[in-house]
Amino acid sequence: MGDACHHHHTDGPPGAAEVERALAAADGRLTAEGERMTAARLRVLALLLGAGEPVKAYDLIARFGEDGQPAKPPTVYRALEFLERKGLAHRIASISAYVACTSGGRDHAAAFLICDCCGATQEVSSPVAGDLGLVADAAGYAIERTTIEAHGRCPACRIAA
Amino acid sequence: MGDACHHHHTDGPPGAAEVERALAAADGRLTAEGERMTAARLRVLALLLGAGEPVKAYDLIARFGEDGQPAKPPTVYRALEFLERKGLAHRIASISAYVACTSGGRDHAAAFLICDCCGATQEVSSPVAGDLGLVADAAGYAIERTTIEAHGRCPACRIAA
DNA sequence: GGCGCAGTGTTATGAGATAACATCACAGAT
DNA sequence: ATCTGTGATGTTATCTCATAACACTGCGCC
Repeated sequence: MGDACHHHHTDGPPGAAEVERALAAADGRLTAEGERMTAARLRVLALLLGAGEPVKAYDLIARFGEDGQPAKPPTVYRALEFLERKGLAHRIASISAYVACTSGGRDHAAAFLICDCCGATQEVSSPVAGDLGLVADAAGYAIERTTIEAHGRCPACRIAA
Repeated sequence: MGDACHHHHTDGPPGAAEVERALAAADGRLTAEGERMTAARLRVLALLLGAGEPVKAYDLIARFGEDGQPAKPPTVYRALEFLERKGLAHRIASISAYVACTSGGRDHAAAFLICDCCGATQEVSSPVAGDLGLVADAAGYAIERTTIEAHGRCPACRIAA
């Protein structure tokens, strides 16, 4: 992802140090909660954090081995399921891709602004879920999870192109 | 879809007469707009309308022929793309399924309440898109389309179960 | 009647995700 | 220390979802 346009973008992926910090934080928190932050889970989270934008599952599979060896699909899908369950990652259904959570972790409803031009994706704390909840209540539905994704162009891609 | 639970639901799929009326209306409108409402497109729309709930693409493919002959995938995917472009159908990304539009047609942003128990799906006029638009504006994003889907339990499935 | 375009038919393949089952690692009980 | 259950992983195979590519057709238009 992130190669559809060729103009300049300022904000690249996070540096290695940031990724390390986030990994350590996630590891610490989950271990404290009694969860097992295994090698595969850490590796997938590291790949997501390092990318800083949505990544396709099969890209994760391809990049999984430090040495270039791909993983088997279930290895990565299981890790993704775990990370999503723990609020550390999200699936973006409209593009079948996965992204590290940037809103602190924990289980939560999220919404995304996705640039169709460069792939940049911003997680916004779901202001929307509130409204949607009201509509759902009125219709008698009991909502358990939401998928809220807006596609368009990020500031950089609006100016360029 | 729609067979996960076994308790009673009152609202079944629309009757044949309703489907016929909706088909005729869609045909008339698109023809008036200079579009070609071909046999394949009508057939797919008829299947969606008849189901009254989200249908998987390969279910449409399987049911395509009146005589039980399946269609080739591109036939159905092309029809779906056209119907979606014209606002007559929507793709539900979170479950990879398609549903006839129940809000009058035309191009529009939609939101959905989806029952994970029985598959019932309700299209609600997007109240949410407004909010999301505000957030997007603040972030500098120019939004072109949205995916808003809420999963949970419909009134009937809340009571039963 | 020849051009161009939108739509279709057909074959093949690419991309996304999971089922099923064997094995392994570890915490807690005895 | 060892047994034992549970959660995690390895591995193979398969299933579902979607599209690329190319030939052909019908039709309006000049």
